[in-house]
Amino acid sequence: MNNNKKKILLVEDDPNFGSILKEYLKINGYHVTLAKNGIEGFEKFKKEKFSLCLLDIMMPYKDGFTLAKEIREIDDLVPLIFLTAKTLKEDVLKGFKLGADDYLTKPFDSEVLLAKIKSILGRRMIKEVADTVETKFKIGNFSLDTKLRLLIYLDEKPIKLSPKENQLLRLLTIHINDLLPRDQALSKIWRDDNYFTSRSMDVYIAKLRKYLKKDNRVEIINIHGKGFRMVVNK
Amino acid sequence: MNNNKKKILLVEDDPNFGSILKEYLKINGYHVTLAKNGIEGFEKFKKEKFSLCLLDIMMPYKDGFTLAKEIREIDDLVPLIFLTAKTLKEDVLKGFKLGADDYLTKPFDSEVLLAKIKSILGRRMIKEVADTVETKFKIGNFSLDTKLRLLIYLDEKPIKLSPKENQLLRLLTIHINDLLPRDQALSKIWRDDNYFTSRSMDVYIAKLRKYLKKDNRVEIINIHGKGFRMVVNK
DNA sequence: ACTTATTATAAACATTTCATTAACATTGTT
DNA sequence: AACAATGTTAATGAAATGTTTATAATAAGT
Repeated sequence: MNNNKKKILLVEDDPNFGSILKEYLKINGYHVTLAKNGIEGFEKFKKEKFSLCLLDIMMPYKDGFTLAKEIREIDDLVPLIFLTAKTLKEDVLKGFKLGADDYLTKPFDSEVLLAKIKSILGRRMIKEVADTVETKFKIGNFSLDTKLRLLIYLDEKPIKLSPKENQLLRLLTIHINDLLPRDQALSKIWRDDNYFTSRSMDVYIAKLRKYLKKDNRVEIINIHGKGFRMVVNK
Repeated sequence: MNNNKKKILLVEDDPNFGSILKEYLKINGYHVTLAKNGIEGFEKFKKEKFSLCLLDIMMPYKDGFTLAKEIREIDDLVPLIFLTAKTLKEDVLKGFKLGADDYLTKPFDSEVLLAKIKSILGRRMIKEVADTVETKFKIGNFSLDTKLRLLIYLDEKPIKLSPKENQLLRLLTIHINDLLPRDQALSKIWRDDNYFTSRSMDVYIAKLRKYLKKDNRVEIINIHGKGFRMVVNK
């Protein structure tokens, strides 16, 4: 319980604006880590667990969108807020597709930002506690490490999972023996829900089934029209 | 728990506005189906159960009012919110007459819309929860899991039920030892009531009887001209 | 910046599931 | 008996899913 304080990752390339925003958030009770570009931001994200990320979009080396995508590959829940000078509609939509929780155009009212942060963190609280801490799972004789994206059968050579394989298997695992609704997986992993993404998901189910064949107690069962269910038989 | 994500039907002919609103609602935790006119909207409404409908008023082929009237003919409870550029008092009144829960003029603040949706759905929540929460039933030596669509006899291999089998068996179970009127089942499951759907229901009764043979205490009895009654003897 | 490796999507075709309809048999009602 | 309602099985077509392969997009290495 040492870290009751919410940790925020702030990625902002303008040092003046960055440090002033950091101070402001600190005064308001948050612990803030400041990164000055996308690369540094991603390094820090991998090392530490954050409750929320504030991402500037236009940055050198790695922009906010790219960073957001990388973050989403290993964490599909952490709230993201984009900070930007642009207000182009396509950018807003792009942000939403990457799972943005909000979108603020600079200059913005600091109190508005604070209110949004509060509401987002409040909303996510319960889920977060139950959902995110774990990165290692058991599935029959397999063990899954979602942080390293490795699926290991007993002491064999680990199977490297692609980001999407990793996320889908993680969701199936969280819902073990229970239904994982198709639309829920699509909106969490693909952030979209159409014919093609749906077929894409089927392709990934096929891939996972191939990996999981090694333990014949483990199967992924389809519930026609609803979704999938991973079971571990006795 | 995971399947009670609220489903919203959004009927809006402007593709730009439609998709941006859809994305916005999606990131706020709703499942959104977008229809681009009244005709398509009604088709989708008939196929799926929605928690709320957002209807644009001015649309080609079939306007929002007409659509609302058709929706009200088959569902007099689902909340309706009209979206419109017009602010004519007579239109507002017309909307309320059709059972609108709210009325928003474009351009509107998306957060306002969200707040309204939340409050409306919150109001109706109790009913919905009562409707969706129970997924497990006992029928003699069978257990029925309506969420996974499984019918299990003792510890035998579960029988997979089709959606219609599942719904019909669920209704019979709710009315256990009591009459399930034919027309009630037809309107709830088939949303229609003609010669063919009625015969279709008979086909499903036959299928269920075959499954239920395993426990000879359980039978589905026809009450000529009225409906069916599932009984569990002694 | 260029090339290579990895990953995601799309296309294609096979298979399964499902609801409906048809067909014919049986039962109930009058 | 005559008719309507129900019982049952099978055939059909449409939709969803399973699976493999090809292509496009992206990341990683140099």
